[in-house]
Amino acid sequence: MNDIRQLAQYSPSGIEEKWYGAWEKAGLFSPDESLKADPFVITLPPPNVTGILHMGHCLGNSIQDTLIRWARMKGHPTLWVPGTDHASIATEQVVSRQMAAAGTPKREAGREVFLEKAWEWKEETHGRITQQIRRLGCSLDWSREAFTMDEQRNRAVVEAFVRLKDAGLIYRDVYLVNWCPHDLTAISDDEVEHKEVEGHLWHLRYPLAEGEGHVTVATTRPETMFGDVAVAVHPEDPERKHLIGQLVKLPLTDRVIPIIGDHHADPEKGTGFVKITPAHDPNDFEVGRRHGLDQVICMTPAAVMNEAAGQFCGLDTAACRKATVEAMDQAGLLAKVEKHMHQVGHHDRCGHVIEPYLSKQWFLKMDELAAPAVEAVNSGDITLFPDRWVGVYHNWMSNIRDWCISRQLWWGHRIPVWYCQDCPAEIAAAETPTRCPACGSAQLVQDDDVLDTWFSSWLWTFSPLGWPDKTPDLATYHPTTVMVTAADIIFFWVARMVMASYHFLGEKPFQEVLFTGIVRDEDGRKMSKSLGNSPDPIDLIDEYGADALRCSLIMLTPTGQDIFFSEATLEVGRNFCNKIFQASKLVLGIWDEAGLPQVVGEATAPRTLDLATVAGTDRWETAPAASLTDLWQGVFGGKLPVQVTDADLGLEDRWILSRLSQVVSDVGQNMDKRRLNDAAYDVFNFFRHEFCDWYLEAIKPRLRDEQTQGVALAVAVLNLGISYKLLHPVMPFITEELWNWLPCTSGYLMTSSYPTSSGPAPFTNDHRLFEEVKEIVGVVRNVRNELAVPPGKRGTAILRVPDQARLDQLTPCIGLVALLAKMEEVQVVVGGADPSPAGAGLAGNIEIFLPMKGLVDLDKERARLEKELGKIEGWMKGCRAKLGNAKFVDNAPEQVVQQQKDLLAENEDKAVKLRERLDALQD
RNA sequence: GGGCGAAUAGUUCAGUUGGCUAGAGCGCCUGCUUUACACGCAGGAAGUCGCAGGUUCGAGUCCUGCUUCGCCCACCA
Repeated sequence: MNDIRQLAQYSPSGIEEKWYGAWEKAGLFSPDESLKADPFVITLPPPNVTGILHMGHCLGNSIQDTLIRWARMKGHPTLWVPGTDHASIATEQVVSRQMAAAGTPKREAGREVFLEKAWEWKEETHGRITQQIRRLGCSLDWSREAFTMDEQRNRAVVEAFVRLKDAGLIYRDVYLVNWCPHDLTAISDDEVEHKEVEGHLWHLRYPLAEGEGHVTVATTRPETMFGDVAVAVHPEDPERKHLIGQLVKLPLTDRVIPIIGDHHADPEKGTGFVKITPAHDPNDFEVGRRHGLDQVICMTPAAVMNEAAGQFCGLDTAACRKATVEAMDQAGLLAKVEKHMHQVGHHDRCGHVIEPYLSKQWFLKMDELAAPAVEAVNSGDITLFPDRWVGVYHNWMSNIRDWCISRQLWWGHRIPVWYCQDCPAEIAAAETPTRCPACGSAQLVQDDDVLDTWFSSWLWTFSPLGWPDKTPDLATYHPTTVMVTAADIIFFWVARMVMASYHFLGEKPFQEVLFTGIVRDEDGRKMSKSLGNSPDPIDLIDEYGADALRCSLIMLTPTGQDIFFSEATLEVGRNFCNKIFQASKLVLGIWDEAGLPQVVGEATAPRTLDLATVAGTDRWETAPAASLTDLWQGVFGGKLPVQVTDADLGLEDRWILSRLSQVVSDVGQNMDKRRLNDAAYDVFNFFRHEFCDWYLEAIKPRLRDEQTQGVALAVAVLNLGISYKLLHPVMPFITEELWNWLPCTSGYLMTSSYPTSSGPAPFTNDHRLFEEVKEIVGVVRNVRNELAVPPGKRGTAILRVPDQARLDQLTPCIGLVALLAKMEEVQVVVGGADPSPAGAGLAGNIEIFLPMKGLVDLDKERARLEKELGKIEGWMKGCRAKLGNAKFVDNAPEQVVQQQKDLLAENEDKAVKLRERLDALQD
């Protein structure tokens, strides 16, 4: 038999691929449209097709798949749409570099050849990236996969552009844009990254045209002086305003420029005189417009000086800067040089310094689009988790500026505008026009530029569903449910998606946004492809398994907090996988040995599973066998294949069933609150520290006894089954595999019910009693360990209780205590003599003695008891002070006061007993 | 210049409406190869909750100020 149960340790190899293929083949990734509940929809933030997945993607994708699988099991028609992004600049850079390396730079090869290469590259990397996503286990509906530049998405982009153009929201203007001299394209404000750099502030003298004297301007970029068209002073500057209207000679040129008055000049800053360079500085651009000044461009798009720079023509900006300063110095016009720290914009893609550059670009008017987007978040129509991002969102929206959407690139959506060569007409059209509508000319030339990548991304909640066509998908699955993304693209993307959806569809794009943290390396740096500090997820999956990776990421990542990733954290997930496997192996092995059936009937389990409804809360107490039978049927569909009577359910059975019910309820609440880490921890702790550590240990003797094994097995299998269900969204592969091994299961776990609990947990009293057993066992173990009793030495434990009622209650538990504490015998007594010499401890009001003639080191025991007593007395002092404070007693809620009183009484009792023990040891 | 986040055990982090005798994973110490698991089990040590004030019967939690680290936004005189 090819049975993974024969493995010594869990190994995911083979299992993960097997199930992914099976799920996909069975069509489980597509929404089940027969379900009546509201659809649950996510569009995957499309990874850049040029990239590979990094840990940030793994986190985001794990969170999304967890939500998706959870919703699917809960019975929602569930759709997660995959896709990739063409990543205009990033791809263009990669392909250009490859072509240059191959000896045919892109500009030599031309647009057609370049695009051919780019598509080839895209096909290649696309396969790699989707493979990575599959390995992670993401249950995406691949039949609906989209690419931002595929035919349908291209239609969406063109349609969006044309509609906005027709609505007058898109305009073309000569404007000072952020220009990358390296990539030779305009970029948007959001793509500029400000970095603090140490530069210089050069004080330059510009001689007055008439008479003696000069004005001194300060600049960080002396090379731009060849674009100067004026010098500004503040109009009310008492020391300098008299110069307004005079002319100065622009050094190193033969030009003469005026001194003008403008508020932009700050008398307190620099020298009080500002050189005005409208073509190369955003502020100066505004000043220039106000004063109707010329715009003198002194450099080329590649940041090389042009004819305006006279003798320096042909130098790049850095060389020109040096030469200009030297020339000014020689001319005696360099007044001063200061070191100067300042913020300089860099291109976030290539790192080159951005030049403000005057060029003709397409812009999108934003303020009109922003209004409904602001309102949606204000009104709570769209919620952001964590909500601190609301402020960031509004701040950006209220300072919004027009979006420069054209890029001087080739890889992207070509701007759907044609220029008539015979008249000034501009034609924006979804279909390539053949004739100019104004003059009838056939001489039409399409705009050379492409659109910003984000111009396709901002349509991403609806373009993958078929917009602009009125498709059934669009009608059924939009608005989407949740958008999961890192907060670093809140402006680039999230905010713009909200605008696009309201503008084009008149509805929100999603109900909520879940911002993930950023995954950082151990030095705190953001993991990214460019830094090369992210491990390849495939390597990690090969070594630890996708389940382990997902489990570790989800458990260790509180909503929206950045995480420091190190490989060691993956061991948590891997070890947990093994734990689940081992516990299952134990139970299933005994099930087999017992000869119990693997399959019972053909019954199919119901699609929903509410523990409180199926088994009842009160009925558990009065008719536990019936409840257990019904719960089995609710989980597995078929009939419980073991005989069970009410009396067969032991204390540990009732306790674990109570805990199970509580955990189901806790997990549900945490999932609802999007606290995925807490939800995962709930199941983790339950499974490892309650089910394995206590329940399985407690039932081991029953499992080996043919008379009693049936019910213990049934309860254990139920716990396994429900645990797999709770764990499946986080760890899909191992749970599906083990579900398949479980007796009596049919169908896929992935599309089985998700347990909920609409009522309180049953067995309140049994739960309390078992917790007491745990405490007693803990005390015995502690005493044994601290007194270094050899493990082989079993002996007797005496539990001294205050009255007959407690004796009656605890007597049935002595077997459990003996088993779990590894004692030979456990006795319960009321009063009676001190069994000294003995090690002793307290569990509530129960005194616990381990009589050990000659074995106990009296000094050690005394020290131990004194330490314990000291702790209790210290606490009681504080507690008495609190209760002695009238204000506390008067003001605090009665419940809190009572709780303090109870605790004090309990501890006082403990202290008395500890002192008695100490006295007894004096002899 | 404006804003946000973080600061809790050696370390990475939980701690949700103030009620805490502050928890977990990893690491550390002790013991255990107990026929599911050493990727394990049992036990243990370990914290002035960044600092200073304040509100409150009560503060890790709320308020004010400060320090350190990180991030975002902002027109490069």
